[in-house]
Amino acid sequence: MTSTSQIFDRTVRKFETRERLDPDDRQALHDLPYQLRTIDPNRYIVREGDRPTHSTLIVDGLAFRQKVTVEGARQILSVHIPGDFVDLEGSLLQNADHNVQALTRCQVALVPREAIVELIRSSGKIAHAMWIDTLIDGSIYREWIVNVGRRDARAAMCHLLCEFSRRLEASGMASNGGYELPMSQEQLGDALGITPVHVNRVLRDLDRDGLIVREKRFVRVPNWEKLRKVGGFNENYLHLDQVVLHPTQAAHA
Amino acid sequence: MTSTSQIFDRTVRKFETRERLDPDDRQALHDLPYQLRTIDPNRYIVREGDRPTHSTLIVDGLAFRQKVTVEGARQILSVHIPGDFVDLEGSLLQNADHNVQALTRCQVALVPREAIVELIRSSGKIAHAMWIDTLIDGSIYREWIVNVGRRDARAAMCHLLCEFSRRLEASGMASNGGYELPMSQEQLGDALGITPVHVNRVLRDLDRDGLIVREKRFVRVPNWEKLRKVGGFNENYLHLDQVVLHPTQAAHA
DNA sequence: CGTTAGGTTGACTTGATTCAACAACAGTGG
DNA sequence: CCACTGTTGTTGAATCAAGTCAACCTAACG
Repeated sequence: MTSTSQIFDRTVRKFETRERLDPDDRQALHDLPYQLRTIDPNRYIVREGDRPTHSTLIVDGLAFRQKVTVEGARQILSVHIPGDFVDLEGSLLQNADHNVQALTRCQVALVPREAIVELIRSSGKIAHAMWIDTLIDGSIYREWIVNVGRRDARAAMCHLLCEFSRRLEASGMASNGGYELPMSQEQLGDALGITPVHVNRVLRDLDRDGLIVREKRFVRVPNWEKLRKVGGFNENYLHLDQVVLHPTQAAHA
Repeated sequence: MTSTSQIFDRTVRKFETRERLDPDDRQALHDLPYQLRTIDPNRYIVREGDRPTHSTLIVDGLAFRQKVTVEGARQILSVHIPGDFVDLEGSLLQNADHNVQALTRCQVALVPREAIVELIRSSGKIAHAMWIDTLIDGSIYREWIVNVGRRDARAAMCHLLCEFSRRLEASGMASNGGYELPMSQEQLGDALGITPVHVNRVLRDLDRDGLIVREKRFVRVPNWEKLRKVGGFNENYLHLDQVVLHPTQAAHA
């Protein structure tokens, strides 16, 4: 136990699955300066157009990315869990091109932009692990394009429920008995590109057909295989098992 | 003129706008080993599940990413232009999670995976430039989620036409008089998540309303501002002006 | 010069939206 | 303690955007 806090533990553990870090790298992560902040549900963490002065790490709670059309329709783009930096883009690109909001009450660590930039400059391995993170984010975006573009509401909902189940499970936030889905039906609609009224009907039908069991916002999946099939869900795109060899090792593999 | 070929010129130029490269970096890019290949329209460049042995650089022509649902519906995820590596993911993640096909006849350079991995390992600046590329790809994916999720077919089509116009223009493949859109109506439908029949009707209406003028697949935009407005298009997400300072400079900025 | 891929249009159907009403529930303040 | 208020969830009826099916047209090409 060499570090002073557990704020970055989840992030370090995640990065370890991407790239074997040196002790120096781990220490550099743990030594990042930060400021803790608690953010209420729906409060903005990043706003479109911002030139952020810090990167935000989710320590506890969930957050989501969204974009609003000129007509005022909101589209949710992704959901993020503890250990995720939600605006690395902000440290590397010029301006935020979308918004990030807290989904549940969040505890976040604000890390100054310069500290992130310096960390990336000084450690190729951490930069590499972060890069892989953005590649996986990209992969999830691609699957969401398919979900809103080519699946009907019923299949898309099943797919979304499968994705949440697997991701929350993988990070220890869900048992196979089910999980707490902390989204309103309006938010679910914004994630799927449909109206909240239709979300309601789709959930009702899934419940009626025995694909899910709802208790408030807690979702149980009695038959995973059935849900998986209706949603056309294949978890490859989540790259949950992602382990990359060191470049030098990979070159010899 | 120190290099032996112009294969990597576009890529070098693109990376220069992301990160000021050293002469060594430029040379390392130009010295990459490669094999040229010509690929006919619709032929696969990458297949889902592949563990690719090389990365593919588009030298000439256009390519697109796509994914097919279990029901057999195809969703196009992005379109790529000369200078783009279309499967860097393949060198960094375990398996390809989607397909890449040639849109037009393509000339591509196949670069061995180990050469890419070694390049990334040896040059932090090139890795950084590539990372920024994947961040921009992510930004474009996000906008596509909005496009298929929250815009009706008419607006989505205008938005897509605006995106192509700006990207092709930025890479010198379109004048402001218009551009060649080398996609069938079926492919346009697959990009927007609608049927080819509906694409046809939407294009007919846009033409009738004077938003576009079609001559075969050549598209002229008589009134850019009108098209931009109907599509709700804001080019920020393309990050066309992306210029990032060196980390050390950025830290002092 | 027949074959094929892509484009076009009409008639009909359907999945999802809209609008509107109401129920359940939590938080707030008198 | 209950009335008031706002948010979320629920349902029915009417409407609409997009899909389906099917016919036909055109241009490219071996």
